[in-house]
Amino acid sequence: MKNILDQISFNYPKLTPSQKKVAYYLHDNINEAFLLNSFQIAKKANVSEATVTRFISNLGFSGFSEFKKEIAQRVVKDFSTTKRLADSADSLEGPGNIFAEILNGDIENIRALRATISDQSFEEAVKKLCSARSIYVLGLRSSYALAFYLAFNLRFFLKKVILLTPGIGDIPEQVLELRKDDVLVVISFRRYTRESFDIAGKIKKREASVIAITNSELSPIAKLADVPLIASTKIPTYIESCTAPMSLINALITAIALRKKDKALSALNKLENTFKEFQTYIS
Amino acid sequence: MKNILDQISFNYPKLTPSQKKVAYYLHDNINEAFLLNSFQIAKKANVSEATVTRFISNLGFSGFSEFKKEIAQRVVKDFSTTKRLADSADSLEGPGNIFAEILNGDIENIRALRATISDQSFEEAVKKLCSARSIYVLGLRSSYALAFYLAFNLRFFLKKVILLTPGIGDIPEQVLELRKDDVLVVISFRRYTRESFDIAGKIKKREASVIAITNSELSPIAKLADVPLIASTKIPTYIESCTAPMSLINALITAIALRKKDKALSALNKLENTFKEFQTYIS
DNA sequence: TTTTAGATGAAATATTTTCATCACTAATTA
DNA sequence: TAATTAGTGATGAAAATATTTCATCTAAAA
Repeated sequence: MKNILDQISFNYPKLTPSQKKVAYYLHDNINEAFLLNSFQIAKKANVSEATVTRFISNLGFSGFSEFKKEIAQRVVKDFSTTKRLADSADSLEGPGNIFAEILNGDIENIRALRATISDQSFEEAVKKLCSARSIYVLGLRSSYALAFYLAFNLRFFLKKVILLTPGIGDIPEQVLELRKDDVLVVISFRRYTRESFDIAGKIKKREASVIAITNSELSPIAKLADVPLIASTKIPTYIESCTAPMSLINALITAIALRKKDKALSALNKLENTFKEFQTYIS
Repeated sequence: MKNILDQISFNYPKLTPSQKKVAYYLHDNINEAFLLNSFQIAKKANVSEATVTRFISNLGFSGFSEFKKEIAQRVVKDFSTTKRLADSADSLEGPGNIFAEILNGDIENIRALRATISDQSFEEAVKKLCSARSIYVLGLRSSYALAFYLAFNLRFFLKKVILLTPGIGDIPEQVLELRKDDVLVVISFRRYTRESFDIAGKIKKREASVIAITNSELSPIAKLADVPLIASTKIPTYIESCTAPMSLINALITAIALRKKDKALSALNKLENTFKEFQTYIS
């Protein structure tokens, strides 16, 4: 029996009168009850504490704590998964299906972006990037993938985009010419790499703007940035996922592309010819 | 100060190192934490119980119970509003808000993965990767970001993962040793690069398996692959987005990580020590 | 009417959780 | 280098909470 409410309904006939009161209260008020202790539930149901405990063991739980954990889980799950997901997916995609779980986690994280990033800070980041003299993009280890993606795509629309590449000369060497008017985009997630932080700190001193894409307001990088953009990378019980930051980066690229449409178009045409010449793509 | 998260952020600089750990954990995991007691939170944040309670009184609460009541309230309130919003959100955020539109587009694309990729083919891809002698990962241009991400993360769990890198010697040179028992993961999206296709084709002839991550069953790469994994990159009216493939790749990595848990763990521990030695991360 | 089985709540007991204290360690200052 | 201070975890007392016991009550059966 996976659903507590069903479990309560199912056992209802077998219960004693007082326990029925408890069942009744819990069934109708589970969203309130999951925060209460046995005494408080007893009061609400107008019975003694003992009755509540007995009711719970009658239901087959080992104790109140186990029961509480169960209903808390249920309530939280019900709250946090949106109706649509719950209705369509829940029954089909039970836990254990990693594929589905990761996808759902990623979706939740992307959805959460709307809450953690205000339209203002998004707009500010776009503005800063569009008006920068040069743009430096920094991401190390796992984040290098995102940094590459951002730099690669921005290059079509903005003049000077420099991807800082670990291993190809010292990074300090690569930022030699960076100064005011320039923007550094630094991408760094939990287990913040020291190097990213150090570099960003040094660049900050040159009065360049720093846009940080990171996973928490509390991350050292966020504190240091002019425009911190927070994107969660957490998927319950599993490893971290860069999907939400990827979505954010896509939004940035798109916004910039639209703003620079005219300039971009001619550049793209030129590019297109080059592609043809070199047969880069399959027609 | 009415919002607990703000309250935590606000006090953050004044906190001691261990208390920062607690602040950090709570800030990012508040809707997991509101069900835990001080001991459990301590464990999650890797500090002692005492530190947790001290943190809470530093925040101005009279005690843990008061704090817990407060966050429970906050979380419940938050949950019930997001639940309500979630149902209407999609329609509310009309056109014109690029940020919202891209996010919604990405969400739709991820959701669509469930339809375009069957559990069977996902499973097959995981199996092939787990049992491969060596794994070669190929992605050019924009897709290089995804290829890098996949290779970087797989390296923790699988023996021989080789990221084919354009520019560092000819790619044909890099695949010199590739033969049967090996797997090539090729990532390529619309405007399929000729080079990816050519390389995949040649490798196919050596009887190695080819797993393709691409955006259409009709793409030349998909036709050629043993296991085609289709992830849409299309967002209406805008440019392409690699978010859905990213989510797919995450799911692959997670599934493999879980399967290789034991082997991975010892490798990760070794890695951890190296990180400490080189102070790769900020503690 | 008496007997008896089962249900109940008050109180006793057991368990869990919080919180204050102490002793140790690391950092800071003299 | 020694002395002082701040931060930390371990410990156990205190408080909160859950569970059991037991005397009482109720209602159905003898």
